[in-house]
Amino acid sequence: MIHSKDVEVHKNKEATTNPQEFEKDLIKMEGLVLVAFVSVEDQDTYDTEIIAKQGAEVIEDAILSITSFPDKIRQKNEEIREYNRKIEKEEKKGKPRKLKELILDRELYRVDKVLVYPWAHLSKFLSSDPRAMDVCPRIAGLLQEKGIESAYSPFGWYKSFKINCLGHELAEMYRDIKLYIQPEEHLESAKFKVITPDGKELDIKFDNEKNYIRLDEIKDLDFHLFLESELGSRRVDKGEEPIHIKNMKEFELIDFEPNTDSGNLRWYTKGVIMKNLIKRYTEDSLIDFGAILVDTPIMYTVKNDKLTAQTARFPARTYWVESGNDRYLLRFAGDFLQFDMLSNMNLKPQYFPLRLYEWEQYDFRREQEGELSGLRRLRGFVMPDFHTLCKDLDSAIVEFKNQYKLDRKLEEDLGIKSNLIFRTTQDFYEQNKDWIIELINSEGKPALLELWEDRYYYFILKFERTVLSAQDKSATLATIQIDVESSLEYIEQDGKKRQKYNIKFEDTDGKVKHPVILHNSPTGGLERILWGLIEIAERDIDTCVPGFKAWLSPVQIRVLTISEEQNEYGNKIMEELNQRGFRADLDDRDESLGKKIRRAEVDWIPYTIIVGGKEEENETISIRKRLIGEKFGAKKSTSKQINNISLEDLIEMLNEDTKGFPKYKLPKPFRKFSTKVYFRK
RNA sequence: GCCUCUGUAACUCAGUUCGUAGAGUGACAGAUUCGUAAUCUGUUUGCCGGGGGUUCAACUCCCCCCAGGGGCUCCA
Repeated sequence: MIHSKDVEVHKNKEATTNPQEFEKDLIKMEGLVLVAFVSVEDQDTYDTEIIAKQGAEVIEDAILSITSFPDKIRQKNEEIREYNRKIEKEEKKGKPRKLKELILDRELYRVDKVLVYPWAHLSKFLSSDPRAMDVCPRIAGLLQEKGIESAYSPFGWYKSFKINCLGHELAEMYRDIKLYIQPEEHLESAKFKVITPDGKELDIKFDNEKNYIRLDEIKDLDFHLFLESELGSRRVDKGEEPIHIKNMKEFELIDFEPNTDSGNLRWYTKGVIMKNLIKRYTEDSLIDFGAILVDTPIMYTVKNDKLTAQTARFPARTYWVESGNDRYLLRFAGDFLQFDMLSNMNLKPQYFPLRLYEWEQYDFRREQEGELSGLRRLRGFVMPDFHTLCKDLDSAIVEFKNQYKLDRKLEEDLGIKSNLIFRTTQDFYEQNKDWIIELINSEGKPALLELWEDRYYYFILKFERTVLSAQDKSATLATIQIDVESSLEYIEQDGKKRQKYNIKFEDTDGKVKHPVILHNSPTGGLERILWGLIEIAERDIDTCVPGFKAWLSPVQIRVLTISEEQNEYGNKIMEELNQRGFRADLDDRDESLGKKIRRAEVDWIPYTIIVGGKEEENETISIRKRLIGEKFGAKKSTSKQINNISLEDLIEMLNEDTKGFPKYKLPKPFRKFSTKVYFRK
């Protein structure tokens, strides 16, 4: 945008085969004119009405910035005077700041008129759609409606023009406007209840400051803390760093990466081991459950209207990639390409329920800076994503119940303890409360229920499993949604048809139907699983032994020698364990046993093997089995001692402990302390 | 995006009212050859996040930037 004194545009000759009809040969505007040069990009022609509205709003904002600028400077100067006064009185150190001055007379910070001028050269990603030429007239029209005198210059012509840039602080401005399809607004009319395991509904009430008032019927403090976190009750700001950040660094699992955008992390070897174990385990479980597997690209075009209808809902949170003369967006979920793929398939009735699984490495969401937090909220993350096409709502409910059990099993196996939330409409709850209560009952603890008057989202039911952190912060891991919208050809929104994916099949009765889709992130985001595991362990650190389950621990067994004389024997045992598919390392440092044991403790090693002279002589080992998740013993002991057993006995114990879970090798440099690679130390 | 706190040795952190830095851990060396949560002694290490400014003098005061945390908002 250029703020100009007077503007003149002469129409010369057609520049395109079908230029915009425009009778006048000369546009002459006198006074203080804001000239907005406009490029219409690839995605914008999805809906020229929306993009024109956004454009007009941005121009209005610009006008406001210009007109309010002298006032802003005046305010700023008051602050500076105050600051300087403090320095004079020696209340503050430093040197006085200079007052700001307006470049031009304040009368000139005014916009009388607007000229909207199509200017292709602002973008590499121009729209080739003929509708692009509607945008400038629409913007001018919208501004005119708001009482701002506006004109537009014709599209598709060679033109000569004269502008006279005023040259003040805001005389030149640039704005990038991304198409934004706003979700329909809805009133905050949700009601919250707690459902007890025996099916009693307790209404949640709030005080004047919107804080949740604790229910007398609930005795469990952790459940209150969960409700307080979920319901946004104001808590005392502890201002503490989340505990898992220390762990993720000290264990050398994951770390911040300063050489990229915030929220995109670096994984170290042990973190990669855990990542791959969780990946393999989830994948195995999903295959057993009946899923098929796909992998879809992480970036895609914005020129597909069907995708744009969904992706343009979060333009501010999208990463853009440019390549050649095109731009692409980095996916923030896998749904789009999966659904597009499903819409192109010849779906047959016998396929249902059709279960499709993708390990999304990575998804990208450009969250606002203040929202990022350790492993809990990231900009680049890994998410297992599972979608199921069901013939109809009834079969979707049957499938939901099965997947509910699946998710619960996965969490148990990982070692996650969670709280439950069901979010749905009042009607849906009334018609389905029996089985929902049955599920809550099977957990033996209460659940939070949110009820809406109408359905505002694509799902009619959203189920979440949330974890409470050491600092009483609740976050969702697994979630299942019943989506009754995405498979349709289109929906009505604000009186407009909005495209959906049009996923359909011809049923045995000959009718074309759209399936109901379950969205399920069976474990939740991978980083968040690690967040949960560490936070859960740290939450109970005063009463319970912290640790990861044996199958998931980066190092499952540590061999300790009492003196260097046993290093050879210890090494043999360590090698044997690795060959048998377990992750074992050897602490062969010349240190006291006490020190080695302490190290194994702080490393949360599930099995610590001790070999001394006695063991070597008898060809046996002694074991400290860490009682992960159990209450501390006497004198805060963390383990159970098993003396003088054979290596085969240990392997049997390990097989029992990790039965049904995937195996993953420990890279060789990590197997001996004397040659161990550290990333941070 | 807004508000706010933090950044000091490889790691964790201390550093008063400006006067060019200290502890523990680690690493290294020596002693010890050890039986279930830290053996003893010694040595080692610094662009005090980066840039600019104020000052005779800046880790310390001011401004900008970078990175991390917390809060608001947000959470497909």
